[in-house]
Amino acid sequence: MIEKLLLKLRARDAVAPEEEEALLGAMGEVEDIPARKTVVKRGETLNRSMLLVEGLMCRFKDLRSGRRQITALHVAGDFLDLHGFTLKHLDHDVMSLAPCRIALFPHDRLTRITEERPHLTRLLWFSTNLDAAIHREWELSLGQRTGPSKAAHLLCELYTRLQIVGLIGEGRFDLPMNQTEFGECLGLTVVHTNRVLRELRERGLAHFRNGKVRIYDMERLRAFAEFDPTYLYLAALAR
Amino acid sequence: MIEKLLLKLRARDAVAPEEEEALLGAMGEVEDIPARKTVVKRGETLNRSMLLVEGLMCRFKDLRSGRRQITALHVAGDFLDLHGFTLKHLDHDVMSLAPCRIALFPHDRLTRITEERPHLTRLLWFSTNLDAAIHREWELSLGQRTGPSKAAHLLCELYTRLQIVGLIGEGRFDLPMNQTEFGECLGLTVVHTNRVLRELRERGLAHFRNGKVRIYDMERLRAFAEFDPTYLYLAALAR
DNA sequence: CGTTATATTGAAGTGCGTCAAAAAGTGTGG
DNA sequence: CCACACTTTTTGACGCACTTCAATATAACG
Repeated sequence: MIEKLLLKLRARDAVAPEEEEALLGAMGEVEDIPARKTVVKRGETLNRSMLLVEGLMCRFKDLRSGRRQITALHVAGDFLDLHGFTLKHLDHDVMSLAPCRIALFPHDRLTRITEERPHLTRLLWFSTNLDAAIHREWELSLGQRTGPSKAAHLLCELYTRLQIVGLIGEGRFDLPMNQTEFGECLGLTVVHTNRVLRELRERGLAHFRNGKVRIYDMERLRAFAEFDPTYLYLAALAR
Repeated sequence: MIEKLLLKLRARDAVAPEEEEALLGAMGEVEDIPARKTVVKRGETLNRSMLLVEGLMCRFKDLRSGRRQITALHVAGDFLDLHGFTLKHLDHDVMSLAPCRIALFPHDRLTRITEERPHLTRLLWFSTNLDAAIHREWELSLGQRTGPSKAAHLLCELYTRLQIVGLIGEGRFDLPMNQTEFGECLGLTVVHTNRVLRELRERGLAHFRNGKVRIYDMERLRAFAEFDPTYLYLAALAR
């Protein structure tokens, strides 16, 4: 159940067998969630955090105009709201994009980890700091990159993150969301997102449609996106 | 030296006297930094984190085109790179905007805190999670708000954050940066930033020039910006 | 095989960028 | 106290990336 979490953590630091045990011991119920279901609403009091075991989830904030910004995407092995452990409630919603499986980690058990396992605590803390690093890269994309470059960059990021947890095959991966949602990650409307994706396709870089991504030329895609995976803090920079 | 940090933390949770002592005990050297000096470069190995005691600092990332995104602003009482404690190096630069005073916290002393003081550890963890919450709000601004709305929102945020540490007087505060830098927070060029600020002025909302902000009408400014301070996680929602 | 979600295209409008220059403010040295 | 250099703010003209509105095509699904 926590294999992908361990793959993710071990791509950054050593996890001792007894820490692995402690994580397993902190895990509670497992739930299956249908696609497009909100699992946490902003402001609601939290007493557990969720690990995404399988599927794709997002976090988002919206304006009264109806415009919505997806602030984070989460793949298998990611905690969805570990930050909720110290924040106690969230400033955003958390929603599934595809059918998902999640595992719950009661906060009292996480508190015990902070009391008994300083190194594991720092690992979990690291994990929320990694989320923040990704937020910063998205700020850079949202504020400064052009449409095509943002889109290419996001595809590179997802490729790298999915590769760590073994979900990439032959330059392809599943991205079970539609172009509206993809655009909501990039701060673009669907119409423009569609045009931007067409450009990536016509340039022979990548293809995204119907929840499937096909990378045509990773080297050129990375160059085009100015993608530097340093911000993903991979200890052994696996490409 | 850590008074403003304590004001900031106590606006969110109780800090016991012995925790205050522990923080003081973890503090090392104090340094004065001139304006516009880079204090951490991306990638450099860190063995201490910095608390901003006085002044204004920013973190930023840039593209080869020269376009730069400021991903965070920091006021007195903020840690600048507490996330560097678990990340070991940063994905961005940290730079002073005005002359600043900083206090260094060696990482080995922070490690001891994680070994001996779980509640204080969670408070420090919270503090990095608060930074991430602000990143998310900036993602929303960068991706979805219009120029004038972004600018108004940032002024509201800074007003609130500065108020917590006692740096607001009579609807005015110092913001020692120029319009180029203000624009780099918003993903706008100087030229457009200037026009956006003119609009806020002409609407009778706020004025920013030469490092000084004057709020003309806070109620209307907040409404205009759709500013909801929930994301700043103030326990007792002080306005 | 119809129904609904998703992707795609066209045309027109606009917010913001770019380029260029002027105006205003700030600091320094004589 | 003024002259000069530099930084910061402001304005104008023009172009383009992205939005909006509207419609059509294509795929997914019971």
